[in-house]
Amino acid sequence: MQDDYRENFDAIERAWQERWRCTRAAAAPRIPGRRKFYCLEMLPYPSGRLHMGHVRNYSIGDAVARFYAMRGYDVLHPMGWDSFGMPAENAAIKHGTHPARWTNENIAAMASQLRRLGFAYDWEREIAAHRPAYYRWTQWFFLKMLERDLAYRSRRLVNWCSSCQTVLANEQVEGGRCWRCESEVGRRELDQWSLRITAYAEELLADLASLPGWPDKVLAMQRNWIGKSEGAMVRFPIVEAGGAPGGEALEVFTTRLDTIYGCTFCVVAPGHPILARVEAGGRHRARLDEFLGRMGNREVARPGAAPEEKEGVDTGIEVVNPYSGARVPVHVANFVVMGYGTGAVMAVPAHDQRDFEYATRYRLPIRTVVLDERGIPAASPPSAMVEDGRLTESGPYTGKGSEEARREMLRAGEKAGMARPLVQYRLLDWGISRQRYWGTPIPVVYCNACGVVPVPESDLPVLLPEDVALTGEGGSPLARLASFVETRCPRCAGPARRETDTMDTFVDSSWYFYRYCDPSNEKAPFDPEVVAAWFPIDLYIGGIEHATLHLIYSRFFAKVLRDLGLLRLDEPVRTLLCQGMVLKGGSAMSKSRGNTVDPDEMVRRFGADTTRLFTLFAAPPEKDLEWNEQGVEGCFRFLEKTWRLLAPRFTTLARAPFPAPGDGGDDPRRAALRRKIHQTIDKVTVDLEKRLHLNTPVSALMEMLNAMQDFVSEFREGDDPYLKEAARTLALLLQPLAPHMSEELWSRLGGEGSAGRQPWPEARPEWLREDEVEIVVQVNGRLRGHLRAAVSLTEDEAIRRAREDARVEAHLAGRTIRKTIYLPGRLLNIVAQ
RNA sequence: GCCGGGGUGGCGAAACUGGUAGACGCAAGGGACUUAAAAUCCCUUGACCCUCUGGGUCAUGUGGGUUCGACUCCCACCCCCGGCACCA
Repeated sequence: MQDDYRENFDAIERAWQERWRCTRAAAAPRIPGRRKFYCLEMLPYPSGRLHMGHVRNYSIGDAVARFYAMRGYDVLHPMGWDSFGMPAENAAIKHGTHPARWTNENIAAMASQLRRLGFAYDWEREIAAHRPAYYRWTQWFFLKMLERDLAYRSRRLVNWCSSCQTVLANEQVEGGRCWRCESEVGRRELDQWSLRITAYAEELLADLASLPGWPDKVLAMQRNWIGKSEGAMVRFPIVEAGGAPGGEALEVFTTRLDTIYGCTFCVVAPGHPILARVEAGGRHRARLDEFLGRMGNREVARPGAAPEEKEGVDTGIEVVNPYSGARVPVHVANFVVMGYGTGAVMAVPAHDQRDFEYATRYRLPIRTVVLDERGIPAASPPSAMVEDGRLTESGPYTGKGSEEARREMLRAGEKAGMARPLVQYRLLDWGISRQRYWGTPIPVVYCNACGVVPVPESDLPVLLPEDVALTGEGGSPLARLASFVETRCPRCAGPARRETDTMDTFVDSSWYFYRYCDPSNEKAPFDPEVVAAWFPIDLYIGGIEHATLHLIYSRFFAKVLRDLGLLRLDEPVRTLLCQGMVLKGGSAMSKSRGNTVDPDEMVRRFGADTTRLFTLFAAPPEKDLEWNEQGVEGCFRFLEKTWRLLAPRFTTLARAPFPAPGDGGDDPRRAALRRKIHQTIDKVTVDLEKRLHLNTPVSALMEMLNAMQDFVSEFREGDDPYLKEAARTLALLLQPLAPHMSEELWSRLGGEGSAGRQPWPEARPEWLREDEVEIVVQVNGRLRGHLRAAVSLTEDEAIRRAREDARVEAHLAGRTIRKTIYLPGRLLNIVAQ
């Protein structure tokens, strides 16, 4: 049965996918002068199977890409693979396969799933991070950064995930846990490579203002993450054994220099170098050691740890407040972290909540130095007075406002050499060394004679060796491979050792979208001219989880590439769309929860069009989407109804002529149908182009189909051309949302070529305009009646007509009309009292 | 605590620059077709009330305000979700 969609959808979809595969154009270059649209979805990690989150992400992107193609844009819509990373290595350890094999098989499987969903990607531009032709350039960028001192090696305290056996960047620690495996993250001191993202901190922050197309949420998260604070670095000279201040000082960072006269002690983090001064065997030493011992491993900063009760001990060290001259004790306590500022703070209990709590607990003096605007000391347990105000008991600054005092105190402090202005960021440099195998090798060697030597560009790529033993025992697998490690120094030809750490995979994904523009360039990562023609990315779609990961790294890379002369813009992404999660039973789909829905099964039961349609229809893109199988059936029914209505008429409609543009106006049914067609075109176009709403276009098409059904239910001689016009329009409007149905309808209705290559239909103003409209009649703003009239109806005439309505008149009874508000063609409001 | 986003029927949602609140879909109820079921088609469906082929009142988290008119703008508050967090 040809008119049974249920029997036919699979064959229809497969046939079109086959045709798309054969007819796909060779990687199209930009045509100068034409408008371009770069539509990009975040590239997936090749885990082996698509999940519904992918399907949703790509359905949104594909709809937009197909729409812009029909609107006459040159569209770039590529796909690739973020194919380095730990899961491949873990799978290899577990199953005894090689990560490369596992990865390549997964890519093949997922690519075929993507094809079965009918996504229109330009596969000739496909890239994969693990292919040498790609990671060669990842290494090249690293060398360029090394040249510019944007990559450096240092011994630093790093986040260590013992389960993943590797270092994590700060961005990869979430609430003290590993972003991938959720195990608790420890700290280790290691030599590792970092990228100097902090060199761009100010610009990364400032340029957020130039991204109106980004969600406020992401802008806020990045602003937060960069965490700029302006303040002062102040030197507190250390009192030496003899009792006089010596040359050495404790440096503290403060944003509240105005409160410094209220500093009654200082606090350093456990692990602060000043603690070495506490004499062995002294009474302070014993208590200090007891305290540090109790802190256990946590003698160093733990980003993301939950606040706990303030606890600390007096170190016996004293420092001098350079402003007031007061001698204050130095404590070590658990609420100061080593990873921010200098790991030391001046404590002003009257005006800082943490200091207040600590001082209260240990009965340390609390000195009020800022009064509120009424001149009242406002610190009262359990809270410190943390607002700005007017200074008191602050020597020459008494009586000044906080703001002014900060300025003047800083100026004076600078002159005296005891303070200097400092802008502090929360953002830290990006540690990229990973002690794992399946990643881009870091292209440097260590020579006994020459030290750290970059691998010459001409020797790139440093190939990742294949014959490696993956045991999962820890330590970098490459380090155990002599044939890789042992090499010659490129500078002196003497014996040297290769770096055996690999790069964080976020390095790979920080520049991939440029490579799509010029995917097979062997001389450079890309031709700047070609990239300039396609950039910026017009729409970038992905999950919010990358707000302070990929999306901040990519912005950093863009700025570096710009400074290398490869890029002509400051920001790579114009509009960012963060799609919501796909939920089932109220929570995110996950294997561990057992609430996943398999895309393949959906495609088998309902087809790609239905699966895609549902992910677009069920919720606006940025909201979470609750998977609802009955909703899926609803979308299937829509396609089924479309098919049932048109399939029996394919031959007739294919042969029928189109109505002339002005025809049908004299027949209310035909006029209504044509009006609906053009209103639908208008609605779908505006929603796709201006609002990026994808649920309402689906509704609009459902409404249009309902109108077509009504039209057919009273079908008359000579109606064919009108139905044909509606059906052909429906076929085209469906292209972004349900492309297979779109193509099938188009060809069965006698359309030439592919529906996807047709120009997008245009709403004709003469059919959008309704000659006779319904005008709402209100009395005192409340709906009391309607009248059908021409748009040109005058206000007086409208009032006269409205008052013919008994209902309106009843509400006016006994009242005087004060005024009327008339919106021609819309509404009449009679205000009466 | 700070920052961001939200609170609309039984549910997912819609309402463009303030102008008919609830489009579209799901679910539910009733009916037609059928021996029956499925499928399909038609009707009803925010709540309450009345003198019930009609009409009224209330209703978009709560309380105020602006306006002829407020889901939409302003003020205050409550709740939910997300992010950050001893950041000095």
